[in-house]
Amino acid sequence: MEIGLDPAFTIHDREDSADLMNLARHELGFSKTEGRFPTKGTCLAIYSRAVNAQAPLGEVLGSVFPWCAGWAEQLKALFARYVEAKHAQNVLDYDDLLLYWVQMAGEPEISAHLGGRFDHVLVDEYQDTNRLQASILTALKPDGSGLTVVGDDAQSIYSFRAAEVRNILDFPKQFARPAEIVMLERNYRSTETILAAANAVIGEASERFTKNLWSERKSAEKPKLVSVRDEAEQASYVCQAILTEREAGTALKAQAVLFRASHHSGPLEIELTRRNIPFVKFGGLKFLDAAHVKDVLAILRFAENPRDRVAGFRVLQLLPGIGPSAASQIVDTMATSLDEAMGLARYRPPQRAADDWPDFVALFSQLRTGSGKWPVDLEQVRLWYEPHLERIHEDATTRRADILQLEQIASGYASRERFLTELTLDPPDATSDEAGPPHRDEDYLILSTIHSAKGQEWKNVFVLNTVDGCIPIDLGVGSKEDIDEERRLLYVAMTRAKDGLHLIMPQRFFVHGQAARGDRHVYASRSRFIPASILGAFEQTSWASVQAKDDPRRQPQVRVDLGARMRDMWK
DNA sequence: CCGACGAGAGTTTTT
DNA sequence: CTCTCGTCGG
Repeated sequence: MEIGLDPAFTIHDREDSADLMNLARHELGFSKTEGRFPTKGTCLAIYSRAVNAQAPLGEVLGSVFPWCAGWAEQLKALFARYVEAKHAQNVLDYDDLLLYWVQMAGEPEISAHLGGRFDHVLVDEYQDTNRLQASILTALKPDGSGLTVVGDDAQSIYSFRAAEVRNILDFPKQFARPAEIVMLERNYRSTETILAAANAVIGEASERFTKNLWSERKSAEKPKLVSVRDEAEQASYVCQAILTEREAGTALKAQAVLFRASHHSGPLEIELTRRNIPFVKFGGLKFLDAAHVKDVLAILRFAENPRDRVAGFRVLQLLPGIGPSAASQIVDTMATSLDEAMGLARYRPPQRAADDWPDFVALFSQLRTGSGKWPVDLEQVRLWYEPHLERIHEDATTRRADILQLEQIASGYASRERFLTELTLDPPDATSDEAGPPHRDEDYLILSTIHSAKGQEWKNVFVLNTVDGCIPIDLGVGSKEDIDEERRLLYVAMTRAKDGLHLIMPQRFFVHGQAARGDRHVYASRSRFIPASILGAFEQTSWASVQAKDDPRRQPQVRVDLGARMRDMWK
C-alpha cells in the first residue's frame, strides 16, 4: 500500500517535536519579536490541539489559548513551516500517526481494506478519545457493526488533549442502527463507603452523569480526610500509614500515592528515600527525558535517519567548538550530498572542534554502514559519548549508570530501528529512585499522577494535597468546564481504592523559589470538591508526627485562597 | 561564532 | 526552580 511515506521515517517524541518547532521559530525570526512570542512548548500545544480537535486555529486560540490570540498570523506561518520541515526530514510526530491514519482511512478503498481485516473492534476508555480518533473509528466500521466502545463519562480527564466526552455520549445515535447501551453500574472494586464518598463528590458536578455506582462490599470504615500541618508532615503521615499497613500484611505494591501534578510528590520522595522505602513513580519526567539519555538516542536516530535535523542538531553540538550555527551548516551540507556519511567526512570543522571531529565521523559512518549488530551500536555510541558526558555534566557517574541501563533495555529489542520506534511509541513510563527498575519480585510503593493512575486499582490509596490550588490546580480553574474536569480527576483518584482511602490536606505550603518579598508560606483550605454538605461521607482526623515541635491545633486558623496567593506571586 | 554567565519570565495533566 | 534570551570575552 503506497501512501507516499519513506519507510525509513523516524518518530519524534514530544520534546523532539518542540525542538523542531523551536528551529522553525528561530528561522522565522519569532524569537526576536517585540512582544514575547509563545514558547516552543506552547506553540506545539496549540498546533497539536488544532490538529486533534480538527478545529481552525482561530477557534483554538480563542477558547484555549486566549493569551496567544494576538499571534495568529505568525503561528499560522510557523505551523506551515513546521509541517514542511517534518516532511523534508522524513519524520512524523505523535499527531501525524493519527493524522496519516485518518487520511488513509479517508480513501474508501483503503478503509474498506483496513476495516475488513477485523471482525470486531473494541475501544477502551472511549471518553478520552478526540475527534481525530473518532473519525478513524467510523472510517473503519462505517455502519458500526462489529464495533464496541467502553468508557465512563464521569472519568473524562483528557480535554487538554482535545478529548471529547461527546464522542461517547453521542456514540449510540451516530449510526443508522443505533448502538445498544449496556450500563455497568455494579462496582466490584471499592467498598460501599468509598463509593458513597466518590459519588458524593461527583454528585456536586454541574452536569448530571449517566449512572451511579453501587457495590456490595460492606465496610465499617469511611474514607479518611486527614489534616496535617504541612507537606513534610504529609510525607511522614504517608510513610507511617504505609508501613503500618505493610506490617498488617498489605504489600507496598498494593498501595499507591496519587497526586495532581508530578512535582507534588517531591517532599514525599525525599522522605521515602530517607527511610529506605522503595518506590516507583509513574507520570511526570521520564527516564527518557533526561538530557544524557536523549543525547544517546539522538545519535542513534541521526544514524537511522540522517535527514532528521533535530537529532543532528543536538548531536553535533555535543562536540566542543560546535554551536548552533556550525551545527546547522553541517546538517545542510549533509542534506545536499548524496551519501550523508561522505558529506560529513568532507566537512571541514572549525578549528576548535578539530580534535574531536575524526572520532565522531568514524562513529557516524560505522553506525551508517552498520555491520549492524544490535545492541553493539549502542555500546559504540556509549564509548564515544562517555568523555563528552564527563565534560558536560558534573554528575557523570549517575548519568553513566543510566546509559548502561539503556543498553540493558536495548538488548531486548531486535534491531536499532525497532528499539527507536518502540521506545518513542511506548516508553517505559516509570521512574524509580534506584538505578535500575526494581526486580519483579521486589516490593515497592506506587507513586503516580492521577492521570497515569487511570484504569488501575490498589488496596490502599493516598491522595496528596486535597486542597484548593492543588485539586483543583490553580491553573485549571478558568472556566466551569475546567473545574468540572478537576472534579472528575478527584473522582478518578478516589475510585482507584479498593479498601482504604486517605485524602490528605496539608494546611501550610512553603513557597518555593522566588525568594522575593512576601510570605515564606501560604495557608490552604480543603478542596472545594468536598464542601461541608458531603463531609458526612468522610472520617475527619488530624495527625501530627511525634517529632513535630508544635501542636498543629495551635496553628493560626487563617484560611486563605492558596490559588490567589500563587497567582499574586507573578504580579 | 562559541560558550559562560546573568537577568527575567513562567500555565499543571500525556498518547 | 528551570528555561530562554541577551551580553560579553575569548
